[in-house]
Amino acid sequence: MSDELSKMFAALADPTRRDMVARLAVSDATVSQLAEPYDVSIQAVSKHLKVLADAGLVTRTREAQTRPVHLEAEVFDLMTKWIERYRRQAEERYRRLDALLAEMNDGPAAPGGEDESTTKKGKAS
Amino acid sequence: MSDELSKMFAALADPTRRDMVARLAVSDATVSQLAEPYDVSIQAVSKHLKVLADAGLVTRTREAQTRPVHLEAEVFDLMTKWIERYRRQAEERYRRLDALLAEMNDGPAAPGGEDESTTKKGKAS
DNA sequence: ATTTTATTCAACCAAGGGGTTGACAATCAC
DNA sequence: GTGATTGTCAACCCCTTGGTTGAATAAAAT
Repeated sequence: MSDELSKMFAALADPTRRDMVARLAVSDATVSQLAEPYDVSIQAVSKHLKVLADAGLVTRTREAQTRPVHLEAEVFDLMTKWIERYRRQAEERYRRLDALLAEMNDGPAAPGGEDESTTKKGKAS
Repeated sequence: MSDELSKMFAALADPTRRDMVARLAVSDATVSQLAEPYDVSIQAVSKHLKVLADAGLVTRTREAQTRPVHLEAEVFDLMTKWIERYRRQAEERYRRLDALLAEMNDGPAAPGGEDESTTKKGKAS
């Protein structure tokens, strides 16, 4: 599970951690500030923050005896880029299939040498 | 972990499942076709597909004795929307902090009652 | 120097995840 | 029907995870 993307997705798979991210988007916060709304120990919250930090989603600095947590908004792009890439790819494929079907309905003539992968199964990568 | 978003993120936290999604973006595929590149049993792949299906990321239909798997590209939006919302929110906050700092540099006049949380520290990457 | 505050570390536990193998179900091909 | 193909279900293992409590660290306050 060592790769960055896996760690990021895993980090956001937990509702408590997602809520923390949502709150950190508003402002930085210390561990105890973050822990306050949840009905778990401070240690549990600290663990959650470690997960987020290991995923690169937040950074923690020292300031007096408190540890302000900061959301690293930029790195979220890694996830959206990954998702968007394949979503778009799938939709493009769907769009072409649609066009092919429309063409078959309009004029069922000899369909030239269309993209074969859309007409049958097509091997995966 | 029952909510949709948690299931989706958890589903994509596994590299094998992400690879499956990547391949399904190219074309639908049966379970054994999907299993072929991986060095695990068909049952393990079937489990992975169940996770993806439970998350709503793929659908499975019956066709003869085979089970074609189809990527549901649209639902990916749920994740990107969530991510983008908080990323933008955090960046907006950062942008305003920047403006405030610039203003303080330009004219260190009476700083009114600004948002206290933004005056504390503020640190970039 | 001692105590208080804020946080992490360590050890533990119950639950869940990903892998396995073996048995079952459903459909096609004889 | 019988047999082969394709996939799921069930039981089990081991490892990770989210939670706990208790001890340790670090800086502030006294």
